[in-house]
Amino acid sequence: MTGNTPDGPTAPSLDAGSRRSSPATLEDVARAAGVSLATASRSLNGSSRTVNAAYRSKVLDAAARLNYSPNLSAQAVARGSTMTVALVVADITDPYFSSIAAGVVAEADQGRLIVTMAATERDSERELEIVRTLRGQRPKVIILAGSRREGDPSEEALRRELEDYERAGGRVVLISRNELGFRTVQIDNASGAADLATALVGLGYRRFSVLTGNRELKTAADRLDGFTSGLERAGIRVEADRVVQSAFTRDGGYEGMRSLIAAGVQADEVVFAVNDVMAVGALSALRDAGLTPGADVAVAGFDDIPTVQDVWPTLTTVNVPLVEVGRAALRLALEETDASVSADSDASTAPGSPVATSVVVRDSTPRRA
Amino acid sequence: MTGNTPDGPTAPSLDAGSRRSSPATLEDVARAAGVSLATASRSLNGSSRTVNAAYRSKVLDAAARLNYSPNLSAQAVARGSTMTVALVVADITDPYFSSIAAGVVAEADQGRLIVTMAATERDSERELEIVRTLRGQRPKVIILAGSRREGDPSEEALRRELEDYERAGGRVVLISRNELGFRTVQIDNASGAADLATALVGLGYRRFSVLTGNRELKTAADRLDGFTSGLERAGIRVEADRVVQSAFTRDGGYEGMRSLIAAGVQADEVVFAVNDVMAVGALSALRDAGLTPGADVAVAGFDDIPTVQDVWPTLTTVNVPLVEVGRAALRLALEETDASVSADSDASTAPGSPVATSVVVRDSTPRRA
DNA sequence: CGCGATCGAGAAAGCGCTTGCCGAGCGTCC
DNA sequence: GGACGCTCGGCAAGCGCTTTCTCGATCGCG
Repeated sequence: MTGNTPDGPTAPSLDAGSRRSSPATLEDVARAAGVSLATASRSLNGSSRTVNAAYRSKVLDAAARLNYSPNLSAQAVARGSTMTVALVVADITDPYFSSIAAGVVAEADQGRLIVTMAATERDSERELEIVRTLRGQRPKVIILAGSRREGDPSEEALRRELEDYERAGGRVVLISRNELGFRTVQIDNASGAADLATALVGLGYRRFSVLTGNRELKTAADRLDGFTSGLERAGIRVEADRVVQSAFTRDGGYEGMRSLIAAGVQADEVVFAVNDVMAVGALSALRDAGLTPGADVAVAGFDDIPTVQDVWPTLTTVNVPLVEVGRAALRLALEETDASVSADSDASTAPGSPVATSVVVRDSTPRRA
Repeated sequence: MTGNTPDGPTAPSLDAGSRRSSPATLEDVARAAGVSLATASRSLNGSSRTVNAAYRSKVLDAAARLNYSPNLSAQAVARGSTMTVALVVADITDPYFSSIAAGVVAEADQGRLIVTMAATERDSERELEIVRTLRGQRPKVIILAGSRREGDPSEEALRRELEDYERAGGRVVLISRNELGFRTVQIDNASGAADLATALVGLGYRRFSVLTGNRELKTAADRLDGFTSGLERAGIRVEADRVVQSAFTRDGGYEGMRSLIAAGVQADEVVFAVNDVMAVGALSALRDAGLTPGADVAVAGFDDIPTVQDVWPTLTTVNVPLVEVGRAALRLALEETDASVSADSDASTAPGSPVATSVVVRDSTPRRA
């Protein structure tokens, strides 16, 4: 760049004049404080060794005066590890994921961690590619929030990639379902759905349809299975042609509901959509077909995303504490890395036990007379 | 030339055996390919200089074999600049922000950029603090998506911080409103609101109330001003006591609507909430009060977030292409940095002109007889 | 009062990568 | 056929930081 610059006596950088700009470096601080680089570094971060109070405050003063802020990349290189948490979601605009993201971000900045986001757009090839490029970041943690599909050909490659990553010292955390053999914030999809089934039977419903977003999606499958087995306990079976597959999205719910309507719906029936965004789409499909959700056909969802309290009728669903799930994911990742805070982990976030879900009955499933 | 293998005899890294873990470095690749570090670096990234095809492919092979992935932190240190885009939002769960975030993320990974997220929780102190800690990341771009308040005491500090950042080579982009003198993806809040007012008058409404989330919020103020001046063009004034302030959130909308109801609402009235989440809250407040939105009181919002198509009645609002706004923000930031792609920027994202908004009339504002 | 133990500042060696510069090899031009 | 470029590897000097190690100074203790 500027050549050799013996720097001391000549100080060539000053004559350049007014436009100097780059942020202060640790060396600037050390020089300004009249101490060595090592002492400056230790005063500002170095935990393992103490620094004489007088020196320390000289350094702190100088740092404040120069508005010094350590270059995180350089720290990462020197330390061999970053403060980055990588969050991989399917779709940021989906409230399910944005709630989780909010939790991760909230937890992260209590630990001075940086969170980076990437979106798979529900494409497992893209997910794999994202995880691959993530390696370059050398994140401390990778959190995978989306569910994977049954029999996905790239799953094995993903697992290997993640195993390599953990072998290099990283931590992987999965959300919802342990599909790959890593730490997981489990959401009890099956028993949540079973509880919902029980509650609906209790409300007097006897006919059931299911909007299952892509049955191959393991989360969707768990919810469907839980739901049907909950019904079985009451001696009720869901007819195969009343289980319709569609995309795991709002539009998927809309389309699925349309085909259900086309096949004929009954007034004593409840349609269970395996997630809330689909349920919300289903409500709209009903209305667009001239039906009144709740009265003509009951609807229930899963997740309890914020918006379901503002649709009409308000949606019966299974609450999942999504923001808390996001926080728990990060805590779980850091658990043994930090070697602290391990004692006070409350039951709801304990490594093994799944996050508790609870049925919330609202207006979309009125009690049958 | 492959015969000599100068490193053969010593090769100390191999005997370590099974537990080796850290990712391959460029040096590993260079050694495996039998070339120098420089050549390896240039083959894998170095743009300015060409590398003999034979060498190049040896390097590429070795890199693939070792599953090499360049350490981004080290690159950042060596190059003096990162590939990071920092996005600062008020609240990730708010669809307004998550839509913008989705746009930023989508645009980012077309440019191999990494996006990091932080949430201010609508607290300007926190915002300032976030921007300060962001400096450590040395991001290439900082995108500020939230609006600021009139007369905020920390605004000046924020501006200085951002100016320092730009002086150091960064790029700041604001969204919605140029409150601080940086590049901005402007959203035409005032004229969008004015158009909405005109449309509502056209539908036969003559009485208006406004739910303004914290009047000090400049975006809220612009929308209010635009709305009232649109009405003035039709010779209509909004009575001062029909403008209620509350939080810029769903709950704020709910509370605001409650107080409007308490003061008495009329059937020929439309309540304009300055954003959609507030409007959605208002709808719920109406229903909880036993009123039927649309029929008893009309409601309109602003932003056209996805959910407003699924509430009932569907919400009349002003469309803002939020995802596109996010993309445009990043493009705008990179514009002169990249020194390319500058020609084909379509009109909607041209630096100066605000993003186009358009009124969308739905069921929440039926035509008055 | 002397000697080992302790403390803590500073020099310096990295961390993984980029890039300015040198110089070997080769083509080209008159 | 000789001088003059060019092209392109490789050396080595960084980038901003951490951390080991060295070593002088200080302290405690008998």
